[in-house]
Amino acid sequence: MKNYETEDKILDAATEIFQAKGLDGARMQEIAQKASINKAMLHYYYRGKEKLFQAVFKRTIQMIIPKMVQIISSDKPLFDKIRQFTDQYVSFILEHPYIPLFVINELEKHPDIIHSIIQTNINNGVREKLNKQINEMIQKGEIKPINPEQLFLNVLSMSIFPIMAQTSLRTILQKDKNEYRQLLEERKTFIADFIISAIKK
Amino acid sequence: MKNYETEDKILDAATEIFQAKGLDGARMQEIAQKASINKAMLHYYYRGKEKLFQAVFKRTIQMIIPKMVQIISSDKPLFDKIRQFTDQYVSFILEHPYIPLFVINELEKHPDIIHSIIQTNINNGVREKLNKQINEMIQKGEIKPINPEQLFLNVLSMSIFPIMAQTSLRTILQKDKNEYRQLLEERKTFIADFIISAIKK
DNA sequence: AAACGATTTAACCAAACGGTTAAACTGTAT
DNA sequence: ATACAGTTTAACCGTTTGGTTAAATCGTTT
Repeated sequence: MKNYETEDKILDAATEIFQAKGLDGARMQEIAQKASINKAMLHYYYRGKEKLFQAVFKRTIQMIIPKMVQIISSDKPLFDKIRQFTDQYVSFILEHPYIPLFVINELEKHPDIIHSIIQTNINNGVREKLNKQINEMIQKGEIKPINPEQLFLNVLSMSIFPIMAQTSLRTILQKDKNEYRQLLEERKTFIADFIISAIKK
Repeated sequence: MKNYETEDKILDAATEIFQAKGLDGARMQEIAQKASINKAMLHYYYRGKEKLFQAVFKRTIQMIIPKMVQIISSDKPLFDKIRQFTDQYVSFILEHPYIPLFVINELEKHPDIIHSIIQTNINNGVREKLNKQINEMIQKGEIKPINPEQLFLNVLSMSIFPIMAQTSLRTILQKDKNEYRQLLEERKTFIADFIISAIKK
């Protein structure tokens, strides 16, 4: 019988190490230690570093993408969606602050290793539905004309960047952890107000 | 006499490799090959991988921070500054798209190695001057009340994130390189319009 | 309790890594 | 021409790395 406890312990430990140090910086020995098992077990269950990394990356993507899709594809009015996204998504990422930098960086540095995973998790319909909703509001004259994709990039940028670039931005703004955390908490509502103020007629 | 040609060739090659692969992913042998020199020369001129990396990081920071400070600390009106920043800075980063992810990621993963460099390049007066300018406009009633730091985070986020997360965002938006590049070009003016529209009374 | 497959361990391995060394080479001053 | 410091090279070194192996242990079935 497969020992799922061990398999999960490994995946949890690998997730921690890979997200903190990246594929190149992570050491199999360190993952084994964190999981309190012998190094050979990593290969027994996951057949090597690359495969283990793929398992971690896949699981990480499945944490972060469905959450995004779920909010975007609800039937709420646009302004509600924006408020919900910038509140819920910022909250979610604040609980997993390593994830965005991990995903973006590894995707940039090892597209070959990751590419098989990524295509599975992209949903076409969601984007089109959102675009339609935005374009209808423009036609009704409820918001200013705007490229829906640019709006999407803005929402995502303002939600994610200040969290993933935390260390750099804290240095630039010369804030300690608590002060900066306070700024980020404020953003949960601030971003939505800012965006709505920008597009409302 | 020191051979500055060799020293520069090494630094250029190291910059390319480190920015593309990070400290952990970079190999001394590969840097030597790219510089067309013997591996021992890297140690002769830069006394090891860590020191070479520090030289690269320092030079990179000095490319990207003064550019930012220069725009922010000019005597132009706020709206001009915003337009200038989102135009010039996005243009600049589009020419060096590796830099933001490199800086943010290495700062996150190796703060110890970098910390000696970073503090030298931070300027206090600039931020205070910008805050003052924004607060004065609020008091005159020319823009809506806003936390200057949040505004700064928004400008930075919208300018940098879509470029540094290019690979991820292209996957989500399902755009090829040219289509996405077009989106980014549009942003040079779009971001400023968006921000000004958000804060103007 | 014997037998069997699944799980776990300790010891080991070859390759890759950052780094070192000693000798060779280069240009310049005397 | 010689001496000399600065530069460059090829060969080498010890360690760390991801990965393997064979034997030991565990748990279940009979």
